[in-house]
Amino acid sequence: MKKITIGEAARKSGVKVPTIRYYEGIGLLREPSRSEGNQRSYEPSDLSRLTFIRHARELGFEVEAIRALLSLQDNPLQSCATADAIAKARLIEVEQRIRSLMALKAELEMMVEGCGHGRVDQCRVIEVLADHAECRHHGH
Amino acid sequence: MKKITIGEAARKSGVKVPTIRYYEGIGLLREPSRSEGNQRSYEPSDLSRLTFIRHARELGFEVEAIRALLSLQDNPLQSCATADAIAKARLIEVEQRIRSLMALKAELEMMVEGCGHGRVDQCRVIEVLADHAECRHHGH
DNA sequence: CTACATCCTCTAGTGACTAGAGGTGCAAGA
DNA sequence: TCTTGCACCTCTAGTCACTAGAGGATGTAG
Repeated sequence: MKKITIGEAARKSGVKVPTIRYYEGIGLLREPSRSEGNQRSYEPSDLSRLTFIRHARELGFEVEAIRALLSLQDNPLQSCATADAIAKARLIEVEQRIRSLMALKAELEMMVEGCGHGRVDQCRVIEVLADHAECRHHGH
Repeated sequence: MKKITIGEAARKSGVKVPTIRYYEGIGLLREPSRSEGNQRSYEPSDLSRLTFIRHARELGFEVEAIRALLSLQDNPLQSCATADAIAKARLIEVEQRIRSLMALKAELEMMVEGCGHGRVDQCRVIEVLADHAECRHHGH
């Protein structure tokens, strides 16, 4: 039960100090107890919650999704169907994003390949941007 | 040389009306002439500039990059090395983003597969988020 | 002439932080 | 004991690229 400062919590969780305070402000993290000098003092359980949040953010979950996942974690006896649904929705988003980025990559590659490093009026980069009809990928 | 209203410009370019005004505000688009009743009145050249901007935004270029690309388009005799560099930088960004999304997708798939739809305390989704060591993909 | 869509300006809100100002707490070295 | 200096505190405002809404003016079809 040894308490740690916000700076130490930041170092151990990988979440920056102002971000920790921000998470407290929006209610993702409980208000920690304070030292005599009014400084935040965290417990190990806060640390694992912060790590949970950081990991979920890295996976691209929005704060509201994380709020839902955390409330599930806080009530471990209920069904995990909600957690599953949140993760599945995120998976679909990621798959769509990958598809559109692949199309985009192809288009950018064409632009870059077509550029003969001459003058702008012969540049394929500018040309493709100016006239969408030049673009072979119409997925966007 | 027939003038069009902002609504028509929005319909033809695919850029929403408030967004057109926003682009004018940040200087991506010149201030158009006005009707007697103070309404914006656009020319075909504004329309192609808007299309250029929309296409570049769809390709994920930031406004500052678009500003640079537009200034190149306005001076077609200069070298297109800058345009090439901007497009290449964007291509590298996109490739990185795709790589990290692929890792993420794999991790989400594992989470979803591992979920036996039981109770939260046996749920792999929650477990993986809580303990990063559970995660087989450490690229993030 | 009257609806009604479209236009105008302006301010404020979005998400998820980040930066900075202006001040206090705390631990270590001289 | 003093002081240096880092870490901490609160609060406000800024980021990006828009989007929403208030409150009012203009333009057009019937």
